[in-house]
Amino acid sequence: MLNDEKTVLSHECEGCPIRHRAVCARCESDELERLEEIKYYRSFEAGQTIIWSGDRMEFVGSVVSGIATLTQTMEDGRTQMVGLLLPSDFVGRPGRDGSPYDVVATTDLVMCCFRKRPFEDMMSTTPHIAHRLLEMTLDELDAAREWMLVLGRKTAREKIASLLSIIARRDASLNLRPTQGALVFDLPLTREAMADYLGLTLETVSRQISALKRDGVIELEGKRHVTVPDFSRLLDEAGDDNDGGMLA
Amino acid sequence: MLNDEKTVLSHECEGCPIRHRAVCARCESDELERLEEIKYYRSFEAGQTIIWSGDRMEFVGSVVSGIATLTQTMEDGRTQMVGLLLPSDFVGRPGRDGSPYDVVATTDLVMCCFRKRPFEDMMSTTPHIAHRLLEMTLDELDAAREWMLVLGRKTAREKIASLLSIIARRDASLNLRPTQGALVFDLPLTREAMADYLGLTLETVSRQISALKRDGVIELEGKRHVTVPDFSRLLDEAGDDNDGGMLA
DNA sequence: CGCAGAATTGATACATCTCAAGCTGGGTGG
DNA sequence: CCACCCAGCTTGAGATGTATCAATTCTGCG
Repeated sequence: MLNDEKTVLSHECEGCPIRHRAVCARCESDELERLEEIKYYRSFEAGQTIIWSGDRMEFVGSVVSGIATLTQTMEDGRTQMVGLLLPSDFVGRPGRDGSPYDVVATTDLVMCCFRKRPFEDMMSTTPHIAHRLLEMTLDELDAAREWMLVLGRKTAREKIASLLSIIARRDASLNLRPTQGALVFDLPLTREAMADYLGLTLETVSRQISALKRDGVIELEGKRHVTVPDFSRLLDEAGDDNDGGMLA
Repeated sequence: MLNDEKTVLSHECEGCPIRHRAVCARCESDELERLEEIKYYRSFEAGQTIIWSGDRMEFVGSVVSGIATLTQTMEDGRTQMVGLLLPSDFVGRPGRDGSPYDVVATTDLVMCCFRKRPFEDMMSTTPHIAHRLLEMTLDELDAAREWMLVLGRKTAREKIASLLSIIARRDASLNLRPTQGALVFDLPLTREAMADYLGLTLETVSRQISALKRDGVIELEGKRHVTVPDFSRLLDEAGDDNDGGMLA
């Protein structure tokens, strides 16, 4: 599996854009120093597979910039996205060798990698890391369960609205813009990837996006640039409780 | 919220049926002693709600016997089950006050509860507990993602077969019977609960179970007692990779 | 015995899928 | 510079799986 990714020289953890959200968020400076010894950066190009399902993983790490997806595929080709990895999200599972999913970069992407074995050793001696990882895993579990409601019970239109509102919210939270009034963001996914996330076909995704545009819930400039004039309207369409929830 | 559950006197942890699988699995005997100081048992009757969505939780704990479900409900009544809790599974989220889901006992059930605050204190001082909880949470995350594939991409027939194979597997693993040849177990869920788990209607569940019976994939005695003459046939119907996987 | 909750079965409606045709925009090579 | 090409996307028409509505049939239990 020779990839053509470039290996980048180490940067300092101070000043890292995900310093306060990633698995290292709670670390003290001496702990950061130990982490810096076992970390390295790797870049991936859009479309490149970071880890193949079933493959042995020699590292774990955090997404620094860019977006990746976790997908599961059945023998006959049906695929389901089971996770969307944004900057600060953690990749890999300490204590297990293989990944059960494909991890694919959907945009150009930079990861902060830790060699697996040393990281596992650090986890058992550094409660700050283990604790933060537990917290992040619990959050992911909540998100996965939230998504089960979307997949199991929502209509195609509600599914699209749900996905848009999640992307809008995470984008706003990352860039520290308020989740209120008009929102603008770029879709990081193709129609097909959206379909794989939502358990739909790409045609249905396309039709529902057109319908939301026609109904004035969203505005499109090109295929990817989205404006949401009224976020609470979008939440309504998603069928979510809309008790004025701002970003988490 | 006065429930009519009975509070049962403390038992010893040694000899506990879930001793080796629950959150306390890795504890040494001195750690168990500390746990015994903050633990108590509670019984719930079939149908009783253990925790209401949004309610403050004053405890966390483990299912000792019986079965519970985690469900999410939309305003208009659509509901989706997002978790099935079997003996040894953990209930509650350290570090968060409210539950995002309803937790409901579907059979008579006994829980080993820990007062929340003391448990959280113990977690930060007892790496064995925190580590085991992380491990269990990662397993649940994998299970939730597996389920996303079922909800998003499988047909009704495949969904039923998937649910049956999961119940059969967990039942066999709990009772240490081999996952091979004929399997016999009782369905712990009503048709409606199965529908809520699978993102179907109860009528569709009923029809597909009848179809599987007609095709000889399963045999039924009454509504709940299931015999699976050939487990690998069932896995086939579920659309899973059937590379001879035994129980985990 | 007869009732009530759970399950089955039937007929029809409808949301989404499937198959197919055409559109769009950005990159490339003649 | 234009024509072409191609991946990504849109739109249409018809097929199909599951939901919906409605009527029975089970099953356990007071």
